Amino acid sequence: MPTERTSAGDPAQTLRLLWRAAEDPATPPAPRRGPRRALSVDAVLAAATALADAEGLEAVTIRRVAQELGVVPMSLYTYVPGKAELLDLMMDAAYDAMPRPDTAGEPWRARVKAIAEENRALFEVHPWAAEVSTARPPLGPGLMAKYEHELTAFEDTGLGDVETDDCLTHLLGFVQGWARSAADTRAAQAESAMSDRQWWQANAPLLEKVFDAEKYPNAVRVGSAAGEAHGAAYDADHAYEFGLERVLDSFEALIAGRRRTR
Amino acid sequence: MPTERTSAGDPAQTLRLLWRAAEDPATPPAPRRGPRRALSVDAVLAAATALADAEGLEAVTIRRVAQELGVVPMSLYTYVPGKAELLDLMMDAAYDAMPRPDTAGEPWRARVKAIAEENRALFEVHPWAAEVSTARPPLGPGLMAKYEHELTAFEDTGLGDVETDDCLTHLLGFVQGWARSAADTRAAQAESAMSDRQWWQANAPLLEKVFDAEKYPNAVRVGSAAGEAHGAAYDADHAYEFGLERVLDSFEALIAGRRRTR
DNA sequence: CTTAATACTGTGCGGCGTACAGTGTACAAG
DNA sequence: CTTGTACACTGTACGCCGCACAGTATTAAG
Repeated sequence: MPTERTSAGDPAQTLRLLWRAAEDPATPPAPRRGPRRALSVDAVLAAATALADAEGLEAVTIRRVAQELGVVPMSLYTYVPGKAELLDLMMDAAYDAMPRPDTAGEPWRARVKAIAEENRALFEVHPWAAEVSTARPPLGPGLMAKYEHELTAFEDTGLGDVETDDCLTHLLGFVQGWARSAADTRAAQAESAMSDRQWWQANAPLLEKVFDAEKYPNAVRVGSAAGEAHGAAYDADHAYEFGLERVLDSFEALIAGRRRTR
Repeated sequence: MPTERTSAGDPAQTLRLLWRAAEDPATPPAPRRGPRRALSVDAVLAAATALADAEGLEAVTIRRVAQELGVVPMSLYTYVPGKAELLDLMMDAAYDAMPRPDTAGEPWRARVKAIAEENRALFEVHPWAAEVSTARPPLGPGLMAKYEHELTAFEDTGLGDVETDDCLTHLLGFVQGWARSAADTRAAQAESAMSDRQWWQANAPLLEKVFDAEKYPNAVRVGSAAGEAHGAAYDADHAYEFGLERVLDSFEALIAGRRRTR
Protein backbone atom coordinates (compact mmCIF):
# COMPACT_ATOMS: atom_id res chain seq x y z
CA MET A 1 0.00 0.00 0.00
CA PRO A 2 1.92 3.03 -1.20
CA THR A 3 -0.59 5.61 0.01
CA GLU A 4 -3.36 4.94 2.48
CA ARG A 5 -6.70 5.40 0.86
CA THR A 6 -10.27 5.63 2.10
CA SER A 7 -13.06 3.50 0.62
CA ALA A 8 -10.68 0.70 -0.23
CA GLY A 9 -12.78 -1.94 1.47
CA ASP A 10 -16.13 -3.50 0.75
CA PRO A 11 -18.54 -0.61 0.12
CA ALA A 12 -21.63 -2.22 1.62
CA GLN A 13 -19.95 -3.23 4.86
CA THR A 14 -18.20 0.11 5.09
CA LEU A 15 -21.42 2.06 4.69
CA ARG A 16 -23.20 -0.08 7.28
CA LEU A 17 -20.44 0.62 9.77
CA LEU A 18 -20.22 4.31 8.99
CA TRP A 19 -23.90 4.85 9.57
CA ARG A 20 -24.21 2.39 12.44
CA ALA A 21 -25.19 5.11 14.92
CA ALA A 22 -28.02 6.25 12.66
CA GLU A 23 -29.69 2.86 12.62
CA ASP A 24 -33.44 2.72 12.96
CA PRO A 25 -34.15 2.78 16.72
CA ALA A 26 -37.49 1.05 16.04
CA THR A 27 -35.56 -2.17 15.35
CA PRO A 28 -33.48 -2.78 18.44
CA PRO A 29 -30.54 -5.07 17.90
CA ALA A 30 -31.63 -8.69 17.95
CA PRO A 31 -30.21 -10.56 20.94
CA ARG A 32 -27.15 -12.43 19.84
CA ARG A 33 -26.08 -15.90 20.77
CA GLY A 34 -22.54 -16.69 21.74
CA PRO A 35 -20.22 -15.02 24.22
CA ARG A 36 -20.78 -11.42 25.22
CA ARG A 37 -18.73 -9.01 23.11
CA ALA A 38 -15.82 -7.75 25.12
CA LEU A 39 -15.31 -4.61 23.04
CA SER A 40 -17.19 -2.47 20.54
CA VAL A 41 -16.58 -0.91 17.17
CA ASP A 42 -16.15 2.44 18.88
CA ALA A 43 -13.57 1.05 21.28
CA VAL A 44 -11.52 -0.30 18.38
CA LEU A 45 -11.93 2.99 16.54
CA ALA A 46 -10.88 5.01 19.58
CA ALA A 47 -7.82 2.86 20.19
CA ALA A 48 -6.75 3.07 16.56
CA THR A 49 -7.17 6.84 16.46
CA ALA A 50 -5.31 7.33 19.72
CA LEU A 51 -2.47 5.25 18.37
CA ALA A 52 -2.37 7.19 15.10
CA ASP A 53 -2.39 10.50 16.95
CA ALA A 54 0.44 9.42 19.22
CA GLU A 55 2.70 7.44 16.91
CA GLY A 56 1.55 8.06 13.38
CA LEU A 57 -0.44 6.08 10.89
CA GLU A 58 2.21 3.44 10.36
CA ALA A 59 1.89 2.45 14.02
CA VAL A 60 -1.73 1.52 13.39
CA THR A 61 -1.43 -2.17 12.67
CA ILE A 62 -4.03 -4.76 13.51
CA ARG A 63 -1.55 -6.40 15.87
CA ARG A 64 -0.77 -3.16 17.66
CA VAL A 65 -4.36 -1.96 18.05
CA ALA A 66 -5.28 -5.36 19.45
CA GLN A 67 -2.39 -5.14 21.88
CA GLU A 68 -3.59 -1.75 23.11
CA LEU A 69 -6.99 -3.28 23.74
CA GLY A 70 -5.55 -6.31 25.53
CA VAL A 71 -6.84 -8.68 22.92
CA VAL A 72 -5.35 -11.08 20.40
CA PRO A 73 -5.02 -9.62 16.86
CA MET A 74 -7.61 -11.76 15.14
CA SER A 75 -10.31 -10.71 17.60
CA LEU A 76 -10.57 -7.33 15.96
CA TYR A 77 -12.00 -8.92 12.85
CA THR A 78 -15.26 -9.53 14.66
CA TYR A 79 -15.69 -5.78 15.02
CA VAL A 80 -14.27 -4.50 11.76
CA PRO A 81 -13.97 -6.37 8.45
CA GLY A 82 -10.38 -5.29 7.90
CA LYS A 83 -7.88 -2.52 8.07
CA ALA A 84 -9.30 -0.60 5.11
CA GLU A 85 -12.68 -0.26 6.77
CA LEU A 86 -11.06 0.78 10.03
CA LEU A 87 -9.32 3.63 8.23
CA ASP A 88 -12.63 4.82 6.79
CA LEU A 89 -14.13 4.86 10.26
CA MET A 90 -11.16 6.81 11.61
CA MET A 91 -11.40 9.45 8.89
CA ASP A 92 -15.15 9.88 9.14
CA ALA A 93 -15.00 10.11 12.92
CA ALA A 94 -12.28 12.75 12.63
CA TYR A 95 -14.46 14.73 10.23
CA ASP A 96 -17.41 14.35 12.54
CA ALA A 97 -15.49 15.73 15.48
CA MET A 98 -14.43 18.93 13.71
CA PRO A 99 -15.91 22.10 15.19
CA ARG A 100 -18.16 23.92 12.75
CA PRO A 101 -18.50 27.48 14.01
CA ASP A 102 -21.26 29.56 12.51
CA THR A 103 -19.78 32.39 10.46
CA ALA A 104 -23.06 33.54 8.89
CA GLY A 105 -23.05 37.29 8.41
CA GLU A 106 -19.32 37.55 7.86
CA PRO A 107 -17.99 38.35 4.38
CA TRP A 108 -17.27 35.36 2.16
CA ARG A 109 -13.52 35.75 2.37
CA ALA A 110 -13.55 35.40 6.15
CA ARG A 111 -15.92 32.45 5.92
CA VAL A 112 -13.78 30.62 3.37
CA LYS A 113 -10.66 31.38 5.36
CA ALA A 114 -12.34 29.86 8.39
CA ILE A 115 -12.92 26.65 6.42
CA ALA A 116 -9.22 26.50 5.65
CA GLU A 117 -8.36 27.06 9.30
CA GLU A 118 -10.73 24.33 10.41
CA ASN A 119 -9.04 21.89 8.06
CA ARG A 120 -5.63 23.01 9.15
CA ALA A 121 -6.71 22.36 12.72
CA LEU A 122 -7.90 18.88 11.71
CA PHE A 123 -4.45 18.06 10.44
CA GLU A 124 -2.89 19.46 13.58
CA VAL A 125 -5.04 17.33 15.84
CA HIS A 126 -4.70 14.27 13.59
CA PRO A 127 -1.52 14.61 11.54
CA TRP A 128 -2.05 11.15 10.11
CA ALA A 129 -5.17 12.38 8.32
CA ALA A 130 -3.01 14.36 5.93
CA GLU A 131 -1.45 11.18 4.54
CA VAL A 132 -4.78 9.61 3.70
CA SER A 133 -6.03 9.96 0.15
CA THR A 134 -9.73 10.74 0.05
CA ALA A 135 -10.06 10.49 -3.71
CA ARG A 136 -13.00 8.27 -2.86
CA PRO A 137 -14.18 9.80 0.39
CA PRO A 138 -15.64 7.84 3.30
CA LEU A 139 -19.34 8.48 2.71
CA GLY A 140 -20.30 8.68 6.36
CA PRO A 141 -22.08 11.19 8.57
CA GLY A 142 -18.84 13.01 9.34
CA LEU A 143 -18.02 13.72 5.73
CA MET A 144 -21.58 14.75 4.94
CA ALA A 145 -21.74 17.19 7.84
CA LYS A 146 -18.35 18.61 6.90
CA TYR A 147 -19.22 19.02 3.23
CA GLU A 148 -22.58 20.59 4.02
CA HIS A 149 -20.93 23.03 6.41
CA GLU A 150 -18.13 23.96 4.06
CA LEU A 151 -20.44 24.66 1.16
CA THR A 152 -22.29 27.30 3.13
CA ALA A 153 -19.12 29.39 3.17
CA PHE A 154 -19.55 29.97 -0.55
CA GLU A 155 -23.16 31.10 -0.33
CA ASP A 156 -23.88 34.54 -1.78
CA THR A 157 -20.60 34.57 -3.70
CA GLY A 158 -22.54 34.31 -6.92
CA LEU A 159 -20.70 31.16 -7.90
CA GLY A 160 -22.68 28.29 -9.38
CA ASP A 161 -22.89 24.89 -7.75
CA VAL A 162 -20.22 23.35 -9.91
CA GLU A 163 -17.80 26.22 -9.47
CA THR A 164 -18.42 26.21 -5.75
CA ASP A 165 -17.45 22.55 -5.63
CA ASP A 166 -14.39 23.25 -7.77
CA CYS A 167 -13.30 26.01 -5.41
CA LEU A 168 -13.82 23.91 -2.31
CA THR A 169 -11.87 21.03 -3.84
CA HIS A 170 -9.06 23.41 -4.75
CA LEU A 171 -8.98 24.92 -1.26
CA LEU A 172 -9.02 21.58 0.52
CA GLY A 173 -6.37 20.27 -1.83
CA PHE A 174 -4.14 23.16 -0.92
CA VAL A 175 -4.58 22.66 2.81
CA GLN A 176 -4.01 18.92 2.65
CA GLY A 177 -0.99 19.30 0.39
CA TRP A 178 0.43 21.84 2.79
CA ALA A 179 -0.28 19.60 5.77
CA ARG A 180 1.56 16.75 4.09
CA SER A 181 4.60 18.88 3.45
CA ALA A 182 4.59 20.15 7.00
CA ALA A 183 4.21 16.65 8.42
CA ASP A 184 6.92 15.29 6.13
CA THR A 185 9.28 18.01 7.24
CA ARG A 186 8.58 17.22 10.88
CA ALA A 187 9.00 13.51 10.23
CA ALA A 188 12.29 14.03 8.42
CA GLN A 189 13.57 16.09 11.34
CA ALA A 190 12.49 13.52 13.88
CA GLU A 191 13.94 10.61 11.98
CA SER A 192 17.28 12.23 11.26
CA ALA A 193 17.32 13.87 14.70
CA MET A 194 18.32 17.00 12.81
CA SER A 195 16.42 20.20 12.30
CA ASP A 196 16.16 21.60 8.81
CA ARG A 197 18.74 24.19 9.70
CA GLN A 198 21.15 21.61 11.08
CA TRP A 199 20.64 19.38 8.07
CA TRP A 200 21.48 22.14 5.63
CA GLN A 201 24.46 23.12 7.73
CA ALA A 202 25.69 19.55 7.90
CA ASN A 203 25.48 19.30 4.15
CA ALA A 204 26.91 22.76 3.52
CA PRO A 205 30.55 21.72 3.06
CA LEU A 206 29.60 19.17 0.44
CA LEU A 207 27.10 21.47 -1.17
CA GLU A 208 29.52 24.31 -1.62
CA LYS A 209 31.52 22.27 -4.08
CA VAL A 210 28.44 21.52 -6.04
CA PHE A 211 26.27 24.62 -5.88
CA ASP A 212 28.17 26.40 -8.56
CA ALA A 213 26.97 30.00 -8.76
CA GLU A 214 28.13 30.18 -12.34
CA LYS A 215 26.22 27.13 -13.41
CA TYR A 216 23.12 27.82 -11.32
CA PRO A 217 23.08 31.57 -10.73
CA ASN A 218 19.36 31.97 -10.04
CA ALA A 219 19.10 28.83 -7.97
CA VAL A 220 21.97 29.76 -5.69
CA ARG A 221 20.80 33.36 -5.27
CA VAL A 222 17.10 32.62 -4.73
CA GLY A 223 17.72 29.51 -2.68
CA SER A 224 19.93 31.28 -0.21
CA ALA A 225 17.64 34.30 -0.08
CA ALA A 226 14.66 32.11 0.73
CA GLY A 227 16.67 30.13 3.24
CA GLU A 228 17.79 33.24 5.04
CA ALA A 229 14.35 34.81 5.01
CA HIS A 230 12.76 31.83 6.74
CA GLY A 231 15.68 30.49 8.68
CA ALA A 232 15.14 27.24 6.80
CA ALA A 233 14.59 25.98 3.29
CA TYR A 234 10.94 25.39 4.06
CA ASP A 235 8.92 27.36 6.59
CA ALA A 236 5.57 25.66 6.98
CA ASP A 237 3.73 28.54 8.62
CA HIS A 238 4.90 30.96 5.99
CA ALA A 239 3.98 28.61 3.17
CA TYR A 240 0.51 28.21 4.62
CA GLU A 241 -0.14 31.91 4.94
CA PHE A 242 1.30 32.72 1.54
CA GLY A 243 -0.60 29.91 -0.15
CA LEU A 244 -3.90 30.64 1.54
CA GLU A 245 -3.77 34.29 0.49
CA ARG A 246 -3.10 33.17 -3.08
CA VAL A 247 -6.06 30.80 -3.04
CA LEU A 248 -8.35 33.44 -1.62
CA ASP A 249 -7.11 36.04 -4.10
CA SER A 250 -7.85 33.69 -6.94
CA PHE A 251 -11.39 33.13 -5.67
CA GLU A 252 -11.79 36.86 -5.47
CA ALA A 253 -10.83 37.24 -9.12
CA LEU A 254 -13.21 34.45 -10.09
CA ILE A 255 -16.08 35.92 -8.13
CA ALA A 256 -15.47 39.39 -9.50
CA GLY A 257 -15.50 37.98 -13.01
CA ARG A 258 -18.77 36.13 -12.45
CA ARG A 259 -20.43 39.19 -10.96
CA ARG A 260 -19.34 41.26 -13.94
CA THR A 261 -20.81 38.86 -16.47
CA ARG A 262 -23.96 38.17 -14.52
CA MET B 1 7.33 3.95 5.95
CA PRO B 2 4.08 5.85 5.61
CA THR B 3 5.18 8.17 2.82
CA GLU B 4 8.28 7.74 0.72
CA ARG B 5 10.67 10.58 1.30
CA THR B 6 13.81 11.81 -0.40
CA SER B 7 17.00 12.52 1.53
CA ALA B 8 16.20 9.91 4.14
CA GLY B 9 19.56 8.22 3.85
CA ASP B 10 23.08 9.18 4.80
CA PRO B 11 23.64 12.69 3.38
CA ALA B 12 27.32 12.28 2.53
CA GLN B 13 26.88 9.01 0.68
CA THR B 14 23.79 10.31 -1.06
CA LEU B 15 25.54 13.42 -2.30
CA ARG B 16 28.51 11.44 -3.54
CA LEU B 17 26.22 9.19 -5.54
CA LEU B 18 24.10 12.03 -6.88
CA TRP B 19 27.07 13.89 -8.23
CA ARG B 20 29.02 10.81 -9.27
CA ALA B 21 28.96 11.80 -12.96
CA ALA B 22 30.43 15.21 -12.13
CA GLU B 23 33.52 13.77 -10.48
CA ASP B 24 36.84 15.41 -11.17
CA PRO B 25 38.16 13.86 -14.38
CA ALA B 26 41.71 14.68 -13.24
CA THR B 27 41.46 11.87 -10.67
CA PRO B 28 40.52 8.78 -12.64
CA PRO B 29 39.01 6.00 -10.58
CA ALA B 30 41.72 4.05 -8.80
CA PRO B 31 41.99 0.47 -10.05
CA ARG B 32 39.99 -1.77 -7.77
CA ARG B 33 40.89 -5.19 -6.52
CA GLY B 34 38.46 -8.02 -6.43
CA PRO B 35 36.07 -9.34 -9.02
CA ARG B 36 34.90 -7.10 -11.83
CA ARG B 37 31.62 -5.39 -11.02
CA ALA B 38 28.86 -7.07 -12.89
CA LEU B 39 26.53 -4.07 -12.80
CA SER B 40 26.70 -0.33 -12.21
CA VAL B 41 24.85 2.26 -10.19
CA ASP B 42 23.15 3.38 -13.37
CA ALA B 43 22.01 -0.13 -14.19
CA VAL B 44 20.42 -0.48 -10.75
CA LEU B 45 18.87 2.96 -11.09
CA ALA B 46 17.48 2.18 -14.54
CA ALA B 47 16.00 -1.12 -13.39
CA ALA B 48 14.39 0.48 -10.35
CA THR B 49 12.89 3.31 -12.40
CA ALA B 50 11.58 0.96 -15.07
CA LEU B 51 9.95 -1.11 -12.38
CA ALA B 52 8.38 1.91 -10.73
CA ASP B 53 7.08 3.18 -14.05
CA ALA B 54 5.55 -0.17 -14.90
CA GLU B 55 4.21 -1.37 -11.56
CA GLY B 56 4.31 1.54 -9.17
CA LEU B 57 6.59 2.51 -6.36
CA GLU B 58 5.53 -0.31 -4.06
CA ALA B 59 6.88 -2.80 -6.60
CA VAL B 60 10.34 -1.32 -6.13
CA THR B 61 11.78 -3.59 -3.48
CA ILE B 62 15.40 -4.53 -3.17
CA ARG B 63 14.46 -8.15 -3.85
CA ARG B 64 12.49 -7.30 -6.94
CA VAL B 65 15.05 -4.93 -8.47
CA ALA B 66 17.72 -7.56 -7.90
CA GLN B 67 15.53 -10.15 -9.58
CA GLU B 68 15.10 -7.92 -12.63
CA LEU B 69 18.87 -7.64 -12.85
CA GLY B 70 19.40 -11.37 -12.43
CA VAL B 71 21.23 -10.94 -9.17
CA VAL B 72 20.70 -11.92 -5.57
CA PRO B 73 19.16 -9.17 -3.38
CA MET B 74 22.16 -8.42 -1.20
CA SER B 75 24.36 -7.73 -4.22
CA LEU B 76 22.65 -4.40 -4.76
CA TYR B 77 24.15 -3.10 -1.57
CA THR B 78 27.54 -2.91 -3.23
CA TYR B 79 26.13 -0.33 -5.64
CA VAL B 80 23.78 1.61 -3.42
CA PRO B 81 23.89 1.99 0.37
CA GLY B 82 20.18 1.26 0.76
CA LYS B 83 16.72 1.84 -0.51
CA ALA B 84 16.52 5.44 0.70
CA GLU B 85 19.52 6.44 -1.38
CA LEU B 86 18.15 4.58 -4.39
CA LEU B 87 14.97 6.65 -4.19
CA ASP B 88 16.99 9.86 -4.18
CA LEU B 89 18.82 8.72 -7.28
CA MET B 90 15.54 7.88 -8.99
CA MET B 91 14.02 11.26 -8.24
CA ASP B 92 17.05 13.25 -9.27
CA ALA B 93 17.42 11.28 -12.48
CA ALA B 94 13.75 11.90 -13.26
CA TYR B 95 14.27 15.63 -12.70
CA ASP B 96 17.36 15.55 -14.85
CA ALA B 97 15.50 13.95 -17.73
CA MET B 98 12.74 16.57 -17.85
CA PRO B 99 12.71 18.65 -21.03
CA ARG B 100 13.38 22.32 -20.36
CA PRO B 101 12.14 24.21 -23.40
CA ASP B 102 13.24 27.80 -23.75
CA THR B 103 10.26 30.13 -23.38
CA ALA B 104 12.24 33.36 -23.24
CA GLY B 105 10.33 36.18 -24.88
CA GLU B 106 6.92 34.83 -24.00
CA PRO B 107 4.83 36.62 -21.37
CA TRP B 108 5.32 35.45 -17.80
CA ARG B 109 1.93 33.75 -17.59
CA ALA B 110 2.74 31.47 -20.51
CA ARG B 111 6.17 30.76 -19.08
CA VAL B 112 4.82 29.85 -15.65
CA LYS B 113 2.09 27.76 -17.20
CA ALA B 114 4.76 25.88 -19.13
CA ILE B 115 6.51 25.07 -15.84
CA ALA B 116 3.28 23.57 -14.55
CA GLU B 117 2.87 21.54 -17.73
CA GLU B 118 6.40 20.23 -17.52
CA ASN B 119 5.76 19.03 -13.99
CA ARG B 120 2.45 17.52 -14.97
CA ALA B 121 4.30 15.67 -17.72
CA LEU B 122 6.85 14.43 -15.17
CA PHE B 123 4.08 12.87 -13.13
CA GLU B 124 2.56 11.35 -16.25
CA VAL B 125 5.83 9.73 -17.28
CA HIS B 126 6.67 8.70 -13.71
CA PRO B 127 3.44 8.49 -11.71
CA TRP B 128 5.36 7.17 -8.72
CA ALA B 129 7.14 10.52 -8.42
CA ALA B 130 3.93 12.11 -7.19
CA GLU B 131 3.93 9.93 -4.06
CA VAL B 132 7.41 10.95 -3.03
CA SER B 133 7.74 13.73 -0.51
CA THR B 134 10.52 16.14 -1.42
CA ALA B 135 10.32 18.18 1.76
CA ARG B 136 14.07 17.63 1.81
CA PRO B 137 14.84 17.49 -1.89
CA PRO B 138 17.52 15.30 -3.44
CA LEU B 139 20.29 17.86 -3.88
CA GLY B 140 21.61 16.49 -7.12
CA PRO B 141 22.25 17.85 -10.59
CA GLY B 142 18.72 17.08 -11.71
CA LEU B 143 17.07 19.14 -9.01
CA MET B 144 19.51 21.99 -9.48
CA ALA B 145 18.91 22.15 -13.22
CA LYS B 146 15.16 21.98 -12.69
CA TYR B 147 15.13 24.69 -10.04
CA GLU B 148 17.37 26.96 -12.07
CA HIS B 149 15.15 26.51 -15.11
CA GLU B 150 11.91 27.07 -13.25
CA LEU B 151 13.09 30.25 -11.60
CA THR B 152 13.70 31.87 -14.97
CA ALA B 153 9.97 31.72 -15.64
CA PHE B 154 9.47 34.37 -12.98
CA GLU B 155 12.05 36.78 -14.36
CA ASP B 156 10.77 40.27 -15.15
CA THR B 157 7.63 39.73 -13.07
CA GLY B 158 8.92 42.28 -10.59
CA LEU B 159 8.71 39.77 -7.76
CA GLY B 160 11.57 39.58 -5.29
CA ASP B 161 13.67 36.47 -4.81
CA VAL B 162 11.77 35.30 -1.76
CA GLU B 163 8.37 35.83 -3.33
CA THR B 164 9.50 34.09 -6.47
CA ASP B 165 10.48 31.05 -4.41
CA ASP B 166 7.16 31.21 -2.56
CA CYS B 167 5.25 31.26 -5.84
CA LEU B 168 7.22 28.40 -7.32
CA THR B 169 6.71 26.32 -4.19
CA HIS B 170 3.00 27.07 -4.29
CA LEU B 171 2.75 26.15 -7.97
CA LEU B 172 4.69 22.92 -7.62
CA GLY B 173 2.67 22.02 -4.55
CA PHE B 174 -0.50 22.40 -6.54
CA VAL B 175 0.73 20.23 -9.41
CA GLN B 176 2.04 17.50 -7.13
CA GLY B 177 -1.10 17.51 -5.01
CA TRP B 178 -3.19 17.23 -8.15
CA ALA B 179 -1.00 14.43 -9.49
CA ARG B 180 -1.45 12.50 -6.25
CA SER B 181 -5.22 12.83 -6.42
CA ALA B 182 -5.26 11.77 -10.03
CA ALA B 183 -3.01 8.80 -9.34
CA ASP B 184 -5.02 7.79 -6.28
CA THR B 185 -8.21 7.88 -8.31
CA ARG B 186 -6.64 5.70 -10.98
CA ALA B 187 -5.30 3.33 -8.34
CA ALA B 188 -8.68 3.06 -6.63
CA GLN B 189 -10.31 2.25 -9.95
CA ALA B 190 -7.71 -0.33 -10.81
CA GLU B 191 -7.84 -2.00 -7.41
CA SER B 192 -11.62 -2.15 -7.17
CA ALA B 193 -11.91 -2.93 -10.89
CA MET B 194 -14.60 -0.26 -10.86
CA SER B 195 -14.64 3.14 -12.50
CA ASP B 196 -15.65 6.10 -10.42
CA ARG B 197 -19.01 6.12 -12.15
CA GLN B 198 -19.57 2.42 -11.49
CA TRP B 199 -18.53 2.82 -7.89
CA TRP B 200 -21.00 5.60 -7.24
CA GLN B 201 -23.71 3.67 -9.03
CA ALA B 202 -22.98 0.54 -7.01
CA ASN B 203 -23.27 2.53 -3.83
CA ALA B 204 -26.29 4.54 -4.94
CA PRO B 205 -28.98 2.32 -3.39
CA LEU B 206 -27.31 2.48 0.00
CA LEU B 207 -26.54 6.14 -0.35
CA GLU B 208 -30.09 7.15 -1.13
CA LYS B 209 -31.17 6.13 2.35
CA VAL B 210 -28.45 8.20 3.84
CA PHE B 211 -28.09 11.27 1.66
CA ASP B 212 -31.01 13.05 3.19
CA ALA B 213 -31.77 16.19 1.19
CA GLU B 214 -33.42 17.69 4.24
CA LYS B 215 -30.44 17.13 6.47
CA TYR B 216 -27.80 17.95 3.86
CA PRO B 217 -29.52 20.22 1.33
CA ASN B 218 -26.41 21.92 -0.06
CA ALA B 219 -24.32 18.78 -0.09
CA VAL B 220 -26.89 16.76 -2.01
CA ARG B 221 -27.57 19.53 -4.51
CA VAL B 222 -23.96 20.56 -5.14
CA GLY B 223 -22.65 17.02 -5.02
CA SER B 224 -25.02 15.79 -7.67
CA ALA B 225 -24.50 18.91 -9.80
CA ALA B 226 -20.75 18.41 -9.75
CA GLY B 227 -21.11 14.71 -10.40
CA GLU B 228 -23.31 15.30 -13.42
CA ALA B 229 -21.12 18.06 -14.79
CA HIS B 230 -18.02 15.86 -14.85
CA GLY B 231 -19.57 12.45 -15.25
CA ALA B 232 -17.82 11.52 -12.02
CA ALA B 233 -17.27 12.85 -8.53
CA TYR B 234 -13.74 13.82 -9.45
CA ASP B 235 -12.57 14.77 -12.92
CA ALA B 236 -8.80 15.05 -12.85
CA ASP B 237 -8.37 17.00 -16.07
CA HIS B 238 -10.99 19.52 -15.04
CA ALA B 239 -9.49 19.90 -11.58
CA TYR B 240 -6.08 20.55 -13.11
CA GLU B 241 -7.29 23.20 -15.51
CA PHE B 242 -9.45 24.90 -12.91
CA GLY B 243 -6.72 24.84 -10.28
CA LEU B 244 -3.97 26.02 -12.60
CA GLU B 245 -6.03 29.03 -13.71
CA ARG B 246 -6.62 29.88 -10.06
CA VAL B 247 -2.93 29.68 -9.26
CA LEU B 248 -2.02 31.84 -12.24
CA ASP B 249 -4.74 34.36 -11.43
CA SER B 250 -3.41 34.67 -7.92
CA PHE B 251 0.10 35.30 -9.21
CA GLU B 252 -1.34 37.95 -11.49
CA ALA B 253 -2.94 39.71 -8.54
CA LEU B 254 0.32 39.52 -6.58
CA ILE B 255 2.38 40.86 -9.46
CA ALA B 256 -0.07 43.67 -10.14
CA GLY B 257 0.10 44.62 -6.47
CA ARG B 258 3.91 44.66 -6.45
CA ARG B 259 4.06 46.76 -9.60
CA ARG B 260 1.65 49.27 -8.12
CA THR B 261 3.69 49.71 -4.95
CA ARG B 262 7.02 49.68 -6.68
C1' DC C 1 -30.40 -31.22 26.70
C1' DT C 2 -29.34 -30.36 22.03
C1' DT C 3 -28.40 -27.33 18.33
C1' DA C 4 -26.62 -23.51 16.23
C1' DA C 5 -24.79 -19.00 16.06
C1' DT C 6 -21.34 -16.22 17.57
C1' DA C 7 -16.84 -14.66 19.86
C1' DC C 8 -12.52 -15.48 20.32
C1' DT C 9 -7.66 -17.87 19.60
C1' DG C 10 -3.36 -20.06 17.41
C1' DT C 11 -0.92 -21.08 13.55
C1' DG C 12 0.87 -20.17 9.18
C1' DC C 13 1.84 -17.82 4.55
C1' DG C 14 4.43 -14.83 1.70
C1' DG C 15 6.24 -10.45 1.74
C1' DC C 16 9.61 -6.45 3.47
C1' DG C 17 14.76 -4.11 4.50
C1' DT C 18 19.01 -5.31 5.71
C1' DA C 19 22.63 -7.07 9.49
C1' DC C 20 25.99 -10.37 9.54
C1' DA C 21 28.98 -13.90 8.38
C1' DG C 22 30.77 -16.23 5.01
C1' DT C 23 33.05 -17.43 -0.02
C1' DG C 24 35.40 -16.59 -4.19
C1' DT C 25 38.11 -13.29 -7.23
C1' DA C 26 41.72 -10.43 -8.83
C1' DC C 27 45.16 -7.07 -8.07
C1' DA C 28 49.55 -5.39 -5.29
C1' DA C 29 53.48 -6.41 -2.77
C1' DG C 30 57.16 -9.49 -1.76
C1' DC D 1 55.07 -16.98 -8.58
C1' DT D 2 53.24 -16.81 -4.12
C1' DT D 3 50.74 -14.57 -0.69
C1' DG D 4 47.97 -10.93 1.53
C1' DT D 5 44.18 -8.16 1.12
C1' DA D 6 40.48 -5.41 -0.76
C1' DC D 7 36.47 -6.20 -2.84
C1' DA D 8 32.11 -8.34 -5.08
C1' DC D 9 28.99 -11.27 -4.19
C1' DT D 10 25.84 -14.88 -1.54
C1' DG D 11 22.85 -17.38 2.09
C1' DT D 12 20.70 -17.15 6.20
C1' DA D 13 18.11 -15.00 9.67
C1' DC D 14 15.24 -11.50 12.29
C1' DG D 15 11.21 -9.09 13.36
C1' DC D 16 7.60 -7.00 11.24
C1' DC D 17 2.92 -6.87 8.24
C1' DG D 18 -2.48 -8.31 6.93
C1' DC D 19 -5.30 -11.84 7.34
C1' DA D 20 -7.07 -16.91 5.72
C1' DC D 21 -8.35 -20.77 8.03
C1' DA D 22 -9.40 -24.08 11.38
C1' DG D 23 -10.41 -24.90 15.91
C1' DT D 24 -12.56 -23.95 20.68
C1' DA D 25 -15.45 -21.70 24.12
C1' DT D 26 -19.71 -19.40 25.23
C1' DT D 27 -24.30 -18.22 24.96
C1' DA D 28 -29.30 -18.25 23.53
C1' DA D 29 -33.10 -20.70 21.10
C1' DG D 30 -35.85 -24.71 20.44
